[in-house]
Amino acid sequence: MKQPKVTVVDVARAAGVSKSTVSLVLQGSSLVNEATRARVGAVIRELGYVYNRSAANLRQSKSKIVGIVVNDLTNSFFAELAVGMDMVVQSAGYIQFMANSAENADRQAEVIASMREHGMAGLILSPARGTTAADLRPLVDSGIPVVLVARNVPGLKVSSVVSDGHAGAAAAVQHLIDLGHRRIAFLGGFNDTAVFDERMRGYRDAMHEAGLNGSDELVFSSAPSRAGGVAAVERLLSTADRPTAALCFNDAVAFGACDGLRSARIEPGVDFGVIGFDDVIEAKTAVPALTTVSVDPQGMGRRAAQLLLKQINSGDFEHEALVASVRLVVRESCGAAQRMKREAVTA
Amino acid sequence: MKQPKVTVVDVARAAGVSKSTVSLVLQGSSLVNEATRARVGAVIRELGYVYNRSAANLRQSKSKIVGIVVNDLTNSFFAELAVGMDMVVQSAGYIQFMANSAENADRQAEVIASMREHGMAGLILSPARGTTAADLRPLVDSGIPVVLVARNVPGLKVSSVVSDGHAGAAAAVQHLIDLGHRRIAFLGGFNDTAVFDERMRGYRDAMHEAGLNGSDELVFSSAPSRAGGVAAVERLLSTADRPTAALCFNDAVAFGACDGLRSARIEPGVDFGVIGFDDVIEAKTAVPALTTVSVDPQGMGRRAAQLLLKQINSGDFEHEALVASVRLVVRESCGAAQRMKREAVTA
DNA sequence: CTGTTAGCGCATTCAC
DNA sequence: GTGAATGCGCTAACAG
Repeated sequence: MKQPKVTVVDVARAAGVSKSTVSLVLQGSSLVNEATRARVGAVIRELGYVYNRSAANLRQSKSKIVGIVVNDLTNSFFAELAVGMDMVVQSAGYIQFMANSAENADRQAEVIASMREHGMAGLILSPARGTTAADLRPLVDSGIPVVLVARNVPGLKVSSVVSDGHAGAAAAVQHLIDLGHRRIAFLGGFNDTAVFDERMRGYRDAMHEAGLNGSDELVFSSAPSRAGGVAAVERLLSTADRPTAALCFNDAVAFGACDGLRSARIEPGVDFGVIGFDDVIEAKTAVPALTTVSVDPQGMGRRAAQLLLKQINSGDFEHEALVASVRLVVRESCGAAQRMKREAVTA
Repeated sequence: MKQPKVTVVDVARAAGVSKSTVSLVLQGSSLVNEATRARVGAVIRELGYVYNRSAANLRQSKSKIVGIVVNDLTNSFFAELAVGMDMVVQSAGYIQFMANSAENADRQAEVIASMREHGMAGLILSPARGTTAADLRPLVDSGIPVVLVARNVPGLKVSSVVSDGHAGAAAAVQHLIDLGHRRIAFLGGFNDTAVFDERMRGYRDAMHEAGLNGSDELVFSSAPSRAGGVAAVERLLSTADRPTAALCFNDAVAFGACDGLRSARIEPGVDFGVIGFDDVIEAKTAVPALTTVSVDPQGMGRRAAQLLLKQINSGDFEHEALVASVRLVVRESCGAAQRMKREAVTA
């Protein structure tokens, strides 16, 4: 079963030419006679020759391999991101080492090191929580292009593609104001990340601009999870001057908030405005309960990959910071529960 | 910025030893003096030397690279699968080329070819729809171990890990029977796939065993999508002797069925039993509306990866067909809508 | 247009 | 214990 691997020499001998001629046809060079080209091609197919790209890479000391490391592939947002990258990487004739860091910075460091040893030409990284500039410094200093996506690493001068949290938060707040809300809270997330800061500033700025109060008493931080959302909304509900709407750090928090509201017999979207950033849960999972601030993750992935390939091919290391625009997705709200509520009221 | 790449020779020279000595310390050989080992280690760190694994692989004509090709990474099921594989591959000191075929057999062929040229040691494939045995034959004939996962390719003798659709369908039917249903339909899916056949047979066998009718009039096939589910359930509702429950080909169909039922003022899970296979939509997306037949996708991925690594390391090509067991997940059904309905009734 | 020669970075004999 | 030589499969100069 195990075929003795056939090399260029074998092909050359079988075709009655020399190695370099074979090499030339392999590269589609026009410096070779049409007849010989055809003969060599035939022999290649016949012998089942497979090109050894590692050897070629070694010789040329360059590769068409890129690394893609994602913090959490089980999160649909990042999976979509990866798929976007995959598309452009593949179309460009590159191939990717792809790995999941599972939010573990140590693991992330390991796979990046491994990819480097394998000769990757560039890296797209959606960094695990806790990634520091120092972690990446040796890599970027070695001259390998790196593009950060979705999250930034403070203090590291490399290109990045992130979504516009500030504008998104501001748009969300404006939407709630347009709906008539005046007392609007910010729910969930920890204030130790750049992402949180940015969204928070968007919230504050929009509140301020509308002449509304956006002070700390309206900020209920928590774990950026469903459970965190429940906890945060419970604290919110127990305050004196209760808000009538909330912008949630992400959709997981928003779902938690909805859970908490329902437990308190408050119907989210009807009795209380809820908007979440669309980070965690796939749009297509059809939970039409929420208005969300969304970015196109595949598009973001594609842009990141294009940026990396550009840098690889140009050897140019200008740091571009791309900002992916976001949009407010107002869904037919709350589905069955809300319909039934309305019917009950009108009946 | 671009460091002139440092090789073993540079290290050797700087440390005042020869290449082979450096090579030995890199492999952790005990044949080398403790003092020299330390000195070499220091120089390596100092010079920022990175091991060139491609060159080593070329020399030894073997690699610790595996290929992972998945039909649809945007589908959480397959993303989880990939994450499971990633875990064991990484832990074993391997690294993976990972690509998304997007259900496109041509693209799949391309990436597999590319991975082969890059010298992968084995392949885990969740095949795109329409993959034929002929597509994979050259690869398996070349002696590279291949493990199929989630879907099988008829006529190809390689190892595989698939979930137990027959047992799952039977368990689902039994559950519905226990709930008191007697007229149970099978909804969605096209009968041109092995997966459909298997689930269908599980359904039929269980119905038969219970002395119930499982004939063709109870089978409403459709696209395995949410829209397909709506269409199928509408046909179901227009039949004379209307079923009281349905087993759906997958969860997308099941959600569609729920949509259709609600449009007809029938509350799924309350007035009509619905069970779906858990193929498409992530459990954690928190749509607690359905009872589903589920498999642990990460576990499946891990087993597939373990199987592949075993074959790579043993050179053993016995074809193992692993069947991942499934379980019935009965969720607190239908959430808010259902609660409100109950309250309305009791009020 | 085609053949010859010489490495890419490393691991593996074999002498020393 | 360590060093010199050889080749993995391929490409890049040159010759012819």
